[in-house]
Amino acid sequence: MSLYDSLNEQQKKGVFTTQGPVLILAGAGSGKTSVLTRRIAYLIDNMGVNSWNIMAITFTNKAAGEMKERVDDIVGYGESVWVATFHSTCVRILRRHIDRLGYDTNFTIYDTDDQKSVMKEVCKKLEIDTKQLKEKTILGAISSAKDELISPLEYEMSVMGDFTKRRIANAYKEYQTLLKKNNALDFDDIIVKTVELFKSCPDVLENYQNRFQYIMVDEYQDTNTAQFELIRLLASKTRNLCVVGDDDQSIYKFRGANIRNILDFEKVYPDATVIKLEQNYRSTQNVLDAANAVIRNNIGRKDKSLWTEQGAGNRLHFRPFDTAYEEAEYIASDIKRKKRQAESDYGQCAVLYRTNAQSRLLEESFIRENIPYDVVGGVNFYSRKEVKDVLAYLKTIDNGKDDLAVKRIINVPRRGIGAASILRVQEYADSMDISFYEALQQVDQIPTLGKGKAADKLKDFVTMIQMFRTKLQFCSLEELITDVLETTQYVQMLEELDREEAEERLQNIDELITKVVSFEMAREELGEEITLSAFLEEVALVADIDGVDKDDNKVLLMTIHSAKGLEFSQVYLAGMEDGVFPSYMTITSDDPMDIEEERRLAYVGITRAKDDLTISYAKARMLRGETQYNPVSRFVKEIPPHLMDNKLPSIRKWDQDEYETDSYERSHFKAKPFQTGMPQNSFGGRTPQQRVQLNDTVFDKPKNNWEAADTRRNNWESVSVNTGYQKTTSVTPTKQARDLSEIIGSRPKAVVKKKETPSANKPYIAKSLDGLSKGVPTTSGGLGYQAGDRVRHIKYGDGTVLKIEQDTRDYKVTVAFDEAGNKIMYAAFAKLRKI
DNA sequence: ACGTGGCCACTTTTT
DNA sequence: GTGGCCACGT
Repeated sequence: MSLYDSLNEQQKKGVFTTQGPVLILAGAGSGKTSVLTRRIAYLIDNMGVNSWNIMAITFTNKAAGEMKERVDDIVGYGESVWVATFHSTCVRILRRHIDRLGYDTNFTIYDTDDQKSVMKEVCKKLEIDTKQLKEKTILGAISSAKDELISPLEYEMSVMGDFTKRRIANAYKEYQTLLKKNNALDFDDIIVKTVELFKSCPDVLENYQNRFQYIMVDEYQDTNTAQFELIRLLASKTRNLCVVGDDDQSIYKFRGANIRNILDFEKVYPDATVIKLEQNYRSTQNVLDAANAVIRNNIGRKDKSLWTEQGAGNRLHFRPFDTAYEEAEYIASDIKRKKRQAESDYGQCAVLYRTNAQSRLLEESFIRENIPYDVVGGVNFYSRKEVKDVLAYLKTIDNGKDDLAVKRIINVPRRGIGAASILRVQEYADSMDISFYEALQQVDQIPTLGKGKAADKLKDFVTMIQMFRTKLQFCSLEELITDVLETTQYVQMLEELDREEAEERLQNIDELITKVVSFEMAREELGEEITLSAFLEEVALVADIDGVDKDDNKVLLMTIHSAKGLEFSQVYLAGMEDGVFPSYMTITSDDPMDIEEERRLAYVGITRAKDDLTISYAKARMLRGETQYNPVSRFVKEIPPHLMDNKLPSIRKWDQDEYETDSYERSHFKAKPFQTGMPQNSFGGRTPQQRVQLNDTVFDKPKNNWEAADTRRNNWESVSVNTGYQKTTSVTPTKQARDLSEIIGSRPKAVVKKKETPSANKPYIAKSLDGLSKGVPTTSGGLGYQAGDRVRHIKYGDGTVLKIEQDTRDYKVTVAFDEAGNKIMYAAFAKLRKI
């Protein structure tokens, strides 16, 4: 039996059509990775192609690694085939040739934080008021321009009259200048500069064209214009370009992905062979029917429909809840039930949601139920403060040209170098046209600094960095990091923080060291050189999903975006509410294409499920500190009711029954006034949050102790109301408010007349909305537990209360935890629950 | 030079 | 509910 017997006819066509342009439209779960890996095998084994001449491009390192492994399994040449992400491919090329563009080959890569810092400097220099035009906005515009391969010059030409765009054009130019000065590239530059290199150096391009004679691109629907151009250039000699993608799974428009790349592939390559893979090997027919029904509502897609030879399978499980809290509890308990009844193990379950913020409630439930889980994404590990600090030390040691890194750590931990000194050094560097670090090296030459204390401290810093550089010549990266932490007393600085925080940050540092060690080991195994630059580069290009290990047998929690390309036996789609998914942003957007992208995301989510799909919905949910009441997601309503298992209302009924509220706006205001949050005398001295009934709208001057603030945004999405205490509460104006204000022709100035004076001494027990904030504020009344009680902490687990003391502002509780040992904590923060 | 308190914005998704 | 930033005070 040959390698290819298990393939269906369409898949075989994909494998055997090796010459010329090929477009494979691969529906979700249609076995496209099998096709790609077998295609590589076929090229090598049957076509006599040298494995070295084959390139496969993916979007994540994880996908690249898996593909390599699978090729390796089949033909054993896995390592010699170039399988890599767009970004790592380009970085590898640039490391060899970017000097042709006037950069140094040991350039650094800037992440979004770094970009923001640079842009801040740019704005200062160009006197751009960042209140009017935010750094993020400018960076967004620049990023979009780069995705479209628009240079600063071209951008400037195209904007002519528009004042704001003109300023962006200037900022773009200045930003690039600054990056170059720092010998740095941002994410977009990695692609853009490679294209630039190929266009300006035909010899370099030809070199790579000769090398990559067969090119394959995975997840082609996610490519942007720059990436397409890159591929087009590389493939223009042999034209052996095979792209695989699914227009229905294009979910990265916000990142510049151009869906036209896949829709118009046949226009660019009229001789392209087009192959459709529609047979699905992943999911049950019920899941596929649901997915098909949803995606059918999009116009502007290539017509196709998934089918399977598997049976109908279980129906989808639709589970409505009153609150997000109950939703989370249900999901946790259901997973536990499946485990108990041996229906499925933890590792086969995944909970998917629209936004990272939704993971929190779920996590809390999982902790309560003792379910092992991993959250993918959220705040990237490498963007945590302490990790970035250590990396900045490494960057400074590796490449003194990275001003940003140097400035980040020059006074961390504190060594008495202040803003004034830094400014003087910078001025000198500017005047001499050298980097910040180079200026530091010649401190004695800086007239404004003289020979004072400041100069000595700067000198000490330089000596220390030089010492690390010397040391690096003969020690491992691990030793270097340890030495940096010790010499700088960084760890000591962290230990001075309060215990909980220190512990967490130290853990992150430990994890970083672990990553260094495993990097060194992996490199050693491959016989590759271990350099600091290589480590920093790898770190800059990791995605959250890259670190996920399927063998851990843990439930995975992640956004639907992160879940693309993955599959699970048991999938939970949580938070299926209009306003959450589709997000409020897309509902209110004037571009109808936005909702289509959101629908594709729903399609991706549904098609992750192999056996069971549970869709849940919460009537009330706390979002940004506000309770929102949302109707069921329109995408759920697009699923035919007969595919779902519970007593489902008919489609018609959706519009009137309890799952529906009359309109999105109205639904916000059914909340009665109530108070929640911490009592005033609790730690931190916060005032209670006021939730107000907005139906009593007034437009007069602010009344009583409600002081009105202006509307924050022109489109009146929210109005700030100062409660007369200190806390500003953000509320959303009623529909009436909008109408009325249109009539009187002004923006609502005050939308609240309700007067409620919270008495400072009166203890509040939160009237939490159906347990939305269960267990939050308990301090001043009674804690709900006393010395000797067994309590549960979200992080430390169970323990016994040893003593409770009245501190100046809060109760100080000492708990002996079974696992974590003794801890002293403030009651308001600890959120202990009696068990 | 450094710490603190108040004020604000943030939450859509990420290589 | 949180983190970043600025202004101010020591």
